[in-house]
Amino acid sequence: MLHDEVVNRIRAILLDGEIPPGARIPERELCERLEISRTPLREALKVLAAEGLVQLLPHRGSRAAKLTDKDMRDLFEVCQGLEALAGELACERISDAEIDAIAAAHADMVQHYRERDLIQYYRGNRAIHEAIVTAAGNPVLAGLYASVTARIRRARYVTPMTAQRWALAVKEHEAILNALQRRDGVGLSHILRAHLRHKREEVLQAGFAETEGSEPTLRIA
Amino acid sequence: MLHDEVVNRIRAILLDGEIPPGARIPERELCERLEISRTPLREALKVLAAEGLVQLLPHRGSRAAKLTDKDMRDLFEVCQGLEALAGELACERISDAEIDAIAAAHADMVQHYRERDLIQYYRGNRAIHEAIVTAAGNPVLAGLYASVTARIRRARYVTPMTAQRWALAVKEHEAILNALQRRDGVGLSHILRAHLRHKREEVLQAGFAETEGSEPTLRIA
DNA sequence: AAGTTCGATTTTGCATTCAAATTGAGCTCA
DNA sequence: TGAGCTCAATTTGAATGCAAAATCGAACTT
Repeated sequence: MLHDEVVNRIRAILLDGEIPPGARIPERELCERLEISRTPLREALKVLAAEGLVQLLPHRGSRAAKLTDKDMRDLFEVCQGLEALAGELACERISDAEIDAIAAAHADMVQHYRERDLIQYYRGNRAIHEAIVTAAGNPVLAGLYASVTARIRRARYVTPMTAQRWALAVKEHEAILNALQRRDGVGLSHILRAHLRHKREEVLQAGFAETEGSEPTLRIA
Repeated sequence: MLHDEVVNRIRAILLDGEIPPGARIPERELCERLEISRTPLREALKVLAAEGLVQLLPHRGSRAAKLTDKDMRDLFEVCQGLEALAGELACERISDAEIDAIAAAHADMVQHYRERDLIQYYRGNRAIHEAIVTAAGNPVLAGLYASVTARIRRARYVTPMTAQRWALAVKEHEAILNALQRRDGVGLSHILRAHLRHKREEVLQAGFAETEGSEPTLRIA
């Protein structure tokens, strides 16, 4: 198995919450499961620690990182900045075909909203945000975005929404699509910021921070 | 020696250009120099590869990463976004004492400008940009900023400037300080963006990308 | 003389091994 | 009873060993 693949498998295990935030990462067990020895496993853990997904405690092993309220706020704040930038750049560079694809994804997502299928809604939602970042045509930006969103994925895409908030989110997404179609970079960046600010408020209000004893049990499907 | 320390030492070696972009990283030699074995060295190299400073070639070892023109453009673009965000946040959160400290650093830098001491000027310049990011009070942002700026440090702080461009940069820095003192977040973010855009143009014009010349690219028949 | 092929050498990537640190069970003693 | 101590067992972090891959160079072919 390739190094990057090891990193990705462990990342997936952490993002799925299979090893919940704060839990010790059982080296031996993971080694057996991935059929590798401790050396490449530990290399992967150091990489994930640098990414912020794993916390290394000297001589005490590694744990799945826990996010405090402050961490969550900081991450959302940066995510806002990155998406706003991506939106602006995307408007300069996106092709008509890409816009059409996003419009289709949007229609799809709205359909899931009508059916009140939250899981599928979130899946489509995420695809749209990622498509915008991709359309920005900046791999460095895409990389940082991936790393930041990975850390807040569970909070962002698992938090349940009130009917009201959900309706607002859909409205915002219509504005997002509209701005993209008009290639209004400044407008898009503002909408994206507001959209994420609302999401952040939602998440923090839901008390999704991962520091207190009981853990949220919802999983990404 | 602690893991992070190993990473930092190697990072410093790369940033100093002691191992120039594109050059092979001699494992054995570095091991002897740092007085560690290959295991912790290789862990550090994987981390630096994830950061983008090192390029890993399967079964062919690691090289100091080279930046293409496109990489440089992308990195500056993201840096603009991060600094703009930092500027906005800093204006909301910065204390009077922090502003005073930056004002002092600014005066210092201007003095170096008057003396045409480019090295000291750049040192002060960097301190100011970093102080603004710190004042944003967002460690996640600070971390990403550090990682992005590390990769363009040599280009950003080594490129020689024409008298004209230097004068413009100083003018821009006056505007930066002014916006900070007025706590004009939006204004500051615009100035920072323009400032970095100019720097990027300068760097790209100077042909600072690290791809041409020394190293032939691999060709596969 | 240029290019190709084959084999020795070096280097890489991973498994294993080993010392040091931590944990935890059992014991002592107030 | 329970707080503190002791020492074995586990776990971590790093060095070493080993197989596979790549590189280098000499011999060979054309």
